[in-house]
Amino acid sequence: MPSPLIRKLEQFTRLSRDERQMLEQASFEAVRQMGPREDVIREREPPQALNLILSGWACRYKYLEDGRRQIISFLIPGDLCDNPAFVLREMDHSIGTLTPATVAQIARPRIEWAMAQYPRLAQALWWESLVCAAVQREWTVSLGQRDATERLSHLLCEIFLRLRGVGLVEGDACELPVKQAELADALGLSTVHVNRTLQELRAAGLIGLKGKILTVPSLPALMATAGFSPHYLHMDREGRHLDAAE
Amino acid sequence: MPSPLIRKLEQFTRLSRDERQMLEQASFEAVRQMGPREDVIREREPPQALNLILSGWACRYKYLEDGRRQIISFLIPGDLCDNPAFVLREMDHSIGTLTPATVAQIARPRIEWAMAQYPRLAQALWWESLVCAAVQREWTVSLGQRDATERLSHLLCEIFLRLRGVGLVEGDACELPVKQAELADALGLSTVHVNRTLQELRAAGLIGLKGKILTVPSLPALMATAGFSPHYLHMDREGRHLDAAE
DNA sequence: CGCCCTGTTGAGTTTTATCAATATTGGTGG
DNA sequence: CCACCAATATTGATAAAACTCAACAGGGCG
Repeated sequence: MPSPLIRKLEQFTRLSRDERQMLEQASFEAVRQMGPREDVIREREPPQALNLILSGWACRYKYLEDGRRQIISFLIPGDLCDNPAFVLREMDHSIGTLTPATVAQIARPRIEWAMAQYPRLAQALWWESLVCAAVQREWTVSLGQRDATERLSHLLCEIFLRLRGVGLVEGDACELPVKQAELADALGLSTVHVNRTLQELRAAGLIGLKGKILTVPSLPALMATAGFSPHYLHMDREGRHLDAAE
Repeated sequence: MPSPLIRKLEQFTRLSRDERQMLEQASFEAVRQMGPREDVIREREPPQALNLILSGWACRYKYLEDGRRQIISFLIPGDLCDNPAFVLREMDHSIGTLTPATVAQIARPRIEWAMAQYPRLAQALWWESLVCAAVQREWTVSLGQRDATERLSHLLCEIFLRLRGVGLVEGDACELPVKQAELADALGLSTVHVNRTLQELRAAGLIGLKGKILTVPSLPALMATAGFSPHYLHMDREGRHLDAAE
């Protein structure tokens, strides 16, 4: 199976064989096998290589002095961890795994070379960082305006679509290997409240959640209760005018 | 006085005379004078040129179906509006002025040319978009974890520092030409609660607010109550190794 | 078998929102 | 310069959403 990064970038534009091959190769050179709850990189450290999630889940997060934690975003296969890497000298947040994960480290010069060599690829990577920013803005909207039910269902819609984008949805089901406490830290809610809100969504038949498997019988219905509008994900091949011929 | 964009970028790296001149010129070619509460660009529109705030305040925002509004970020002089411009085909949020403002429109080819011509400038612009993303992450933390008092004082710290970065702070005072309702939309609080929280900060001697002038008698004190740590703003010249010689 | 981690439930509390009324302010025209 | 108006800020009272605390259940694993 292809690197999930390729699947992801091809939501923007079709890559050439060379570009795909280049990414494949980069994804296999320096792979870290990580356990759950390990840090990929920590706040205040200088970013070294570019980290790419190949399998498993991770998250960006930040602790406050007194131990409160906010999960800033979820990282799933195909996601790049530290686009800041090239310009900023130190991380302003940490990245940690949530599950066992395999993480590829792509050396800096390699990326620089690839971006110079393949302009289409450079555009695609730029797209990915802009989408990442768009997702962050949407989280701002959720945390600022949406109530617990909307917030949770909105997050589930987003996750479902993002997983589908890299081929990790089967039928109406996907993995959701995340504890309620972690959802709570992402949503700015207490675990108790997340628990009750999940039950509410289940009772309404909007989701199923058994083991670590999330099922969404009707995505439109879930999107409706979330007030979810997918266009911030920019998944509709906005770079199709750049498509490779092959 | 120099374009605020130059001041801003020089928090990252010192630009050459050519680069500065280029930016100055670009800032003066197509200038829009806008009134308060006008849209610079609207959600779902294709971004055309790159908009740069020369004076006045604006914000990114998004409405939900039922009229709730979240202000996603504040834009002050020196801020670029639509870094997405180059790659994304449509805006996923709107940008509107809060006060009368002058906005420069920089044509796309011009930017592309400048970034190819001046690598240092390209790095600086990249830095600015990464800082923008870092600020968005910090808003996520605020909205998710901080209570009303922390949230408000954190925002005021951020605004104060950003304004200082472009030379818009005099002594311990700066302009804050923003209505309480707008603060509320940014902080995810009701206007009533913003009002009471402001009073609390005033009563504690942490801020003064008269007319549209904010005074911060002791920035460290305000930062302490906010739990504010400035390093996410990356203002400490992280690109100094790129400094122009002149 | 027992333990720890995660999820679930109930009760009471806190924060923040809502509603409605009143005060203040800045701007405008006379 | 004053009177008036609309927009903004302030206040009080009540309600809702979400939190905290504490206890208990279930499941996986040594």
